[in-house]
Amino acid sequence: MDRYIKVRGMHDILPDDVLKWQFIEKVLTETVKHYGYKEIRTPLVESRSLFERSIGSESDIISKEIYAFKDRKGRDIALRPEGTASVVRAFIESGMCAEKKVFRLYYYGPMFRYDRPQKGRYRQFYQFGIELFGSEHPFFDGEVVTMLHMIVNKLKLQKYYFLVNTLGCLKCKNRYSDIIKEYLSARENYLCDDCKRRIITSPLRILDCKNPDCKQTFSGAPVIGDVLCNDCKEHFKAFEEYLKLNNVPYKVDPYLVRGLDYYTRTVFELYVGGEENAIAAGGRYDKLVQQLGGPDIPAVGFAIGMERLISLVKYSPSQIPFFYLACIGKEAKLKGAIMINELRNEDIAVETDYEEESLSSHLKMANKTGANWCIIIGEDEIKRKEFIVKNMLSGHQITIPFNNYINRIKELLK
RNA sequence: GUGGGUGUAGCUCAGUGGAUAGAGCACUGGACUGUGGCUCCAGGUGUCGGGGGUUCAAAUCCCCUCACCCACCCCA
Repeated sequence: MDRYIKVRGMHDILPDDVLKWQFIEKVLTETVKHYGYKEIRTPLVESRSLFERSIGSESDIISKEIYAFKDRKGRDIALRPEGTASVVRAFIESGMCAEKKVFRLYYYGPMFRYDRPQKGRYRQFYQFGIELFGSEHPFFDGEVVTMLHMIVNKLKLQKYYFLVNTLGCLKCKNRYSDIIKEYLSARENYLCDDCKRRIITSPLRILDCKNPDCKQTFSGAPVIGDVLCNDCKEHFKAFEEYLKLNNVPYKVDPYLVRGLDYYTRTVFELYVGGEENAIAAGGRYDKLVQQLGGPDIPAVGFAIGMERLISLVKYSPSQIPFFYLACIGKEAKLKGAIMINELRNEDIAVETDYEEESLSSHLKMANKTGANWCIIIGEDEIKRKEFIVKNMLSGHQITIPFNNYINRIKELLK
């Protein structure tokens, strides 16, 4: 019989690791709740076209990495490769978008991309993200980055910084895109094959290319800052001001563009500990709600890659103190069957093993499970109407009478 | 999609053509039938990833294949 192994790109989170995940999840959710964010839960499955329209059909995420298939009725559906599209869809569909106010939403869950797995990258991976709808004020851009900054501080991460840039509003972005297209068309022969194709499909992405020849080629090209309208310039300036006021460490990278088509104006990425990969990234998407059939509502958000974040966080798990119940003999086992549930009913953690027969093997088991105390009940104890509690660390033992024993046990926990 | 590395016991890994394939940890039993950890003794640890080939002889060399890891692309 062949053993089953996990499907490529999938991973288990085993019990010891779950404690770390839960710790980080708690830091994340509690932080964003203090900023006024409320959780939204959307399906893992959406219409394929939702992602095509939001992220962009030409993007790598859609063209190469989407988990898409037809269901039994022939509908084109896809596993979500990111969270924003679904949240925007729900924001519109639920009617939340009708109310004129700022909405702050957060989400958490698995995303799917058909990538080649490697360090910090999985086909099913977890993202924690936030979206803020209803204002294009640049201080909101600053606020979400500052919140991210607070999160990395709370998790005690070292050596981190933000890369920020602006792509301009839709007009500026398109104008700049045309300028780049024109500039690079004349120099097409110096570009890599991918970038030659991108001249037509997504010229801005060429700025992000790591190929040295491409870098050299566009190094003389105009930067976005040169062609922005006044509003966009002011927007970015105010955003930077907000970051400075809150001591957020950042660098402007005029070549920072994002792999998703929907971004406008502010974009940013968070790098930690000299890692190559960003652990969080986001930006503003002022026209996405409208593009997906909703009203003209601006928004800004980010997503954190959980696996990448978790690999950088130091955490030493602490277990709640608990008892191991050792019952020897039939009488004792019956007494123990009552006591163990009386204790658990008082929220006192107790483990036992019904199979073990000798005191020696019970104590071995208590030791193995890491119990703080072992409660010992044998025939002698039944006769004397009292039982033994052994401290597993010191070896010290005390006896406690069966009547009103709960309070004595509780004293040990203090 | 491209390139590189690695697959041997439950886990971490030795073993580069030669005998019945090894170590540590873990596991099971015993020394120790009412006191765990420590020590000592004994014991399974096995399709050497799978298939084919070369050879008197293959974990070892060759080919194919699969899986995992790393890097590129891209992304979080």
